[in-house]
Amino acid sequence: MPELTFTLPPQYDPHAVEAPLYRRWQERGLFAPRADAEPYVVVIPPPNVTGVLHMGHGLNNTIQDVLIRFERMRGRAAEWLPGTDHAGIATQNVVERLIAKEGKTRFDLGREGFVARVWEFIRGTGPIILEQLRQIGCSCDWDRTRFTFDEHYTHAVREVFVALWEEGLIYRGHRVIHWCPRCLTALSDEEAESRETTGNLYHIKYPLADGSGSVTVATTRPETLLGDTAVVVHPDDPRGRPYLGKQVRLPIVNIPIPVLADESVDKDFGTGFVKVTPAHDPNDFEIGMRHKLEMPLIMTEDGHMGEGDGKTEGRKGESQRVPVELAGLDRFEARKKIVKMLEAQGLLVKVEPHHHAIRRCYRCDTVVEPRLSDQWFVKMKPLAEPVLAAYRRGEFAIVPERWRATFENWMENIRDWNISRQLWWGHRIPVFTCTKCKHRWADRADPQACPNCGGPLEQDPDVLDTWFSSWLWPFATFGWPERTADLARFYPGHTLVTAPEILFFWVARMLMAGYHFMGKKPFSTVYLTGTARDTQHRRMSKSLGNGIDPLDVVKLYGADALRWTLVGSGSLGADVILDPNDLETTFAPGRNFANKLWNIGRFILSQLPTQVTPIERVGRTQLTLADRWILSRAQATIREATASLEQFRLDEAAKTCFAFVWGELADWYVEAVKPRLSAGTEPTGSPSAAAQRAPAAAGDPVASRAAAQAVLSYCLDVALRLLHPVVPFITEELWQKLPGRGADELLPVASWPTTLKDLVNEVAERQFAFFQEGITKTRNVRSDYQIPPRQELIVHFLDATKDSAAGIASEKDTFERIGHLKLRFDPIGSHKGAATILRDGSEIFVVVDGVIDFDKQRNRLRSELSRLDHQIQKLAERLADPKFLSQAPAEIVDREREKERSWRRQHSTVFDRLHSIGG
RNA sequence: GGGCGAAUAGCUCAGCGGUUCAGAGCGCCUGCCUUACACGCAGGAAGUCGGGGGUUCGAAUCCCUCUUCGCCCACCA
Repeated sequence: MPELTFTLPPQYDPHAVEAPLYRRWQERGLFAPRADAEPYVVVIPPPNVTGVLHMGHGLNNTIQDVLIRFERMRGRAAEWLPGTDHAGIATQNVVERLIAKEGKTRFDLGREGFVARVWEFIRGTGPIILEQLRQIGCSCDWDRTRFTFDEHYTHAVREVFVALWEEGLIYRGHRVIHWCPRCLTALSDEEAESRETTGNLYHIKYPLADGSGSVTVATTRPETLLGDTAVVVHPDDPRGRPYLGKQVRLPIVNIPIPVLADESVDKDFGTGFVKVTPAHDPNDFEIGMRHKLEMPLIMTEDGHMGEGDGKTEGRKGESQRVPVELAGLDRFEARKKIVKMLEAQGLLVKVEPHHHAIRRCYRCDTVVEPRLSDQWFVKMKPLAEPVLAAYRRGEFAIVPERWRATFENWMENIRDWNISRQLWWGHRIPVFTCTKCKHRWADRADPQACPNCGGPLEQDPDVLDTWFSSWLWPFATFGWPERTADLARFYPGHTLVTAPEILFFWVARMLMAGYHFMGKKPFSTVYLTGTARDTQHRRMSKSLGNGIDPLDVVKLYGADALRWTLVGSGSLGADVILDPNDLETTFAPGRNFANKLWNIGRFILSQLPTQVTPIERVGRTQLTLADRWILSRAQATIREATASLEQFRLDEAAKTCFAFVWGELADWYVEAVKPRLSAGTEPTGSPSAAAQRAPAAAGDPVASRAAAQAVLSYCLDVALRLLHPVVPFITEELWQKLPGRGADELLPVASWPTTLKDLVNEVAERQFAFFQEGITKTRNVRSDYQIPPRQELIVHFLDATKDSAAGIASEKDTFERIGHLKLRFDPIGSHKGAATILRDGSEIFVVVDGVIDFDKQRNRLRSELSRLDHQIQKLAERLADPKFLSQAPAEIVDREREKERSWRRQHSTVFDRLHSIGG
């Protein structure tokens, strides 16, 4: 017997397969880019070093892997660069919590000790998330793994800082910034997330200093009144006139402050009078600047009432504004207490509920405190403009395209970027100040003394925003600022796949850095994924406890099932809804498909000899209708799946392959081919039923069997290649077992299938469709009349069309086998009725009417005719219009004429068809 | 306050340049352990494509409007 000797279990077990296969791929170095081809480059959005894999990672890394595997199989030098981000605040928070358990703070350890502790910690956790990526099958180029705090990377960050400094794009800004009182650091605008909340609007009376009355101000943050240095009113507001130039007495603090006119006031909001707290509100800060007001801080850095001088250089010694009974109180406690005090003094006019946005720290969710402070900023406009222009020229694309407006709007209104963080974990800002002559500069190396006066130096204590390193990811990872071979080869890259929430944090800035420092775009397409959500459409998050651990899914159903679900569950950029309470329902489709693939593979492999004729060498005359059909379908599948992947329609590609494998190959072709497979195994002349039945249409049973085997083998091979990017493990496991597979052939580097034009066969597809419809209708009858499965039917076909007759006749054997029926062609009966049944004793007689729904067909043709009529008429009018003929370019006129001719041809074809079926 | 997206079968979603369009998977109902698969096979029920207008010979598909969800941006205290 030529059959392969191995046996496979009837259920696919991913666990036995995945890890060894992955190891084999990696040991063979398949994930490194090949040397001799055009590169295709994807850089991973580096996850936090302390992170563990969540569904968001699962989704975007699966997408990246599908793309990279697809291009790798197409022969590109596929470079998927992996790595991690040092994640300044996030990591510092994690380690601070860790040492808090030992009863210590970072100040106990000291700066150096703390940083050493963080390094120690991430040496343990850093590799975890990358290891998890391997478990879901990611084919990253692990030899080029990078970390945003690598020595070399740090060098790049410093170079960028100094370069921007030298270009005058970095400056020290004294202004109100977002301050996180828990993380004790400044935040960028993007890091302070605004969220809608219902708070209160407090109306508070400020008595006039001369005792002649009062003005009422409205505020959402009464505690800040301690820092008020003025009350302002719009100059045109008549309510303000009597008070302008007067002084009011600030409640509680009991000091006089002026009432001033300022145009920034909205007359229609609140009372028209606005309290001004320049040190704790960005808007008030602007007012303060205009009127040269004092700007006292009335909160400590950790959000308690008190005179914090914070980072305000040279602005110490403001007057005492925080009374003893409030000093040291948490800001929200202080708010309550101040409200009570005001109430007691009869100064609280009213409190009304108020919707507004408050900002919270994106890392710890603490309400951010606006705070006057000195920070380093990057001037963004000069960086943003070239990117915006390039985007409008179409140099790179963002998909889905609907992000255009959001992106452009942000880029147009870009604000300067606060890059300094009062943290210890991060790239230290390379700015040095001479304590003697106050000379301040940025330096590529660590200087020992002031170059001007030789005096002692102080380095800026702050570190850089973590995004100030990750924005260099597409080139710093390849060796920039050195001109390395990698950099020359892998920059610019191609596709960047990431979540939309970091479009501004990361993507926009990478584009800016890329254009600014490399002079070229970092990638040609930004693919923005959807968000993983639960069934209530809430974002999956640790705090909500509604997440799904991708590795749980891998354990339960395998990596392929996970990937299949993530890829297949939504179109480009759509959110992915998953049910954390029902993993079975959520991931069963993937598992089921893997199992189906396993079993179809199992069957086909069991039918194949050790050597199979390549499909190109099978004589075309040996092919039956079913063969010609499935081969043609395979070509369509190759074409469509390839096109879908090229357009980033991964779900579409997966569904196309699914329909081919399950709906066509398994459901129809394998069933159709079974008689031929068993027929060839019987010695010639055997009295067995199979042997008697087989030869009728197919000729030589041995040749027919060989042809079927060649087709099966080809189709399985194609399907496995096409599916490999989405479900890499099971496809490799099966592909390895195909006859003729060389010992060192592996699927990740196998070639992507290309269509074989001579196998495209529309006639076969049409004929087989009739065959399918005939079977289906017969099954309908059987089911409707509850005819037992094994009872044979005699089916009489009306010879309605040539195609149906030819199709069905040529697959008579198959038809009879699948349907448990006998087939006869009888030119009897009318065309009416889809199926008629006649009972005749034990024998059942079915008439299937030529497999065409004539009414539906006629309606379709009629509507097509009327559409064509309409279009032809319109076009004819146009072509008769002298204005059109004289003004339109000649080629357009020609094209329209050709169009008209083609429509007229179509019209007569349709008309004939309608006529032929009696319309 | 601006901008964007979604609303199609019980659930999760395709279809949205007007021929091929009312679909898939899951769930449900009825038969089947048919020698690859019960994680399966065959058959079936189920949707006035969110409401209302409009354009058209013809609209899930284009336009307007309303409703409901969701997201992003914004210094209205």
